[in-house]
Amino acid sequence: MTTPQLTKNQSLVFDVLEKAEGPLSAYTILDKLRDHGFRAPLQVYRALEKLLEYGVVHRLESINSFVACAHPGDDCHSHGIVAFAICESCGQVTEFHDHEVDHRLMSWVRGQKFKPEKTTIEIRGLCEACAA
Amino acid sequence: MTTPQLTKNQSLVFDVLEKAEGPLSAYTILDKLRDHGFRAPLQVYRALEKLLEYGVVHRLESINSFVACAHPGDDCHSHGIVAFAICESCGQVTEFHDHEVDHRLMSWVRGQKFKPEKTTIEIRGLCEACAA
DNA sequence: TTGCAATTGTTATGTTATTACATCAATTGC
DNA sequence: GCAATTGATGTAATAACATAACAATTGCAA
Ligand SMILES: [Zn+2]
Ligand SMILES: [Zn+2]
Ligand SMILES: [Zn+2]
Ligand SMILES: [Zn+2]
Repeated sequence: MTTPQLTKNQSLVFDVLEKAEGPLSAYTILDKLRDHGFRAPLQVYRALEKLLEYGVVHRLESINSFVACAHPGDDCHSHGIVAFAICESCGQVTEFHDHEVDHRLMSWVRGQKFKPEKTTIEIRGLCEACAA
Repeated sequence: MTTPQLTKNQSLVFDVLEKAEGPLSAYTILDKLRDHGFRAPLQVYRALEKLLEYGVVHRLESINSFVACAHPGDDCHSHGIVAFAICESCGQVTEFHDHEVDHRLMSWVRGQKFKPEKTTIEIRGLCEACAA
C-alpha cells in the first residue's frame, strides 16, 4: 500500500507516535494533542484507523496501544507477518519478522482451510537492559 | 501446573466457558451468571484470573475474550506457545501449537537477550465453513 | 479459641472504544 | 456558478472492558 498525503489530524497523531519512545494508548495521544486542538477520543481513533490502514502504524493488541512502524518505506510488511517484542518494564518495542514463522503458520492455516485476515504475534517480557 | 479444586465462582465461570461455542467476554459471562448470584464484573475477573493461572482458560488478546482450553489434562502448554485461529464470522476458535514456530521465536528472542514472559499468537480470519 | 489467608461481596472508578449527528472543505458534474 | 457528492472534522453521549478500595465471610491451622 502506498501512503497518501496525510491529513492534518493524521499527521499530528503520526508525529506523536514517531517521537514517542514506546507505544502509546489512544488516550495518551489525545492528551498530548490537546494543545493542538484535540478534544475527543474519536479524533485520535479516526486518525489511527487510517494510519493502520496505510501500514505506517501498528496496533499492539495485548497492551491496547499503538506504535509507529519501525520499518518506514520498507515493504517488508507485505511479505509476511510482523512480530513484536514488548518490554513490560520500559515499554521498548522491537518489530521483526521471520519468514519461517510465517511459513509454518500459513501452512497450518492452509491445512485447516482457514482464511487468515490479520495475524498478531506479540512477545511480552523484559528487554536486555531491564532483565539485568 | 496442576489444577487445584476450583472454588464455587471459579467453577461457575469455567462451566460457562466450557459450554460456550466460542469465546466470551467477561461481561457476557457475567450476564450468564446473574441467575447464580453474580452481580459485579470483579466476580468474573477474579475467577478468570485463577483459571488463567491454572491454564484451563485462555485469554484472546485481540478480541478481549476468554475460552476454555481445548486440551484439557494435556500438558502441551508447558512445551510451547499456544496459537489460536479465530473465525471473525462464527467465533469458532481453534487452538494449536507448532514447535518450529516456538523454536524460531525463542531463538530470535535469545539473540536479542530478551526475556519472554508471555507470547500471543492469534490469527483472525474466516474458518472453512464461513469462507465458503 | 484465636489468628491468618483465601475467597467473596459491593460500590465506585478508571480505561478503552464506538455511535450518532452536525459541520466543514474539496471535488465533480451540470 | 452551483447543487451534489465525498471525505474529513467537531462534539456529545454512551458502550465496553477492567481495576481499586474496602468490608464481610469462610476455612483452616496454631
Ligand atoms: Zn512495521
Ligand atoms: Zn526494558
Ligand atoms: Zn489450551
Ligand atoms: Zn466461521
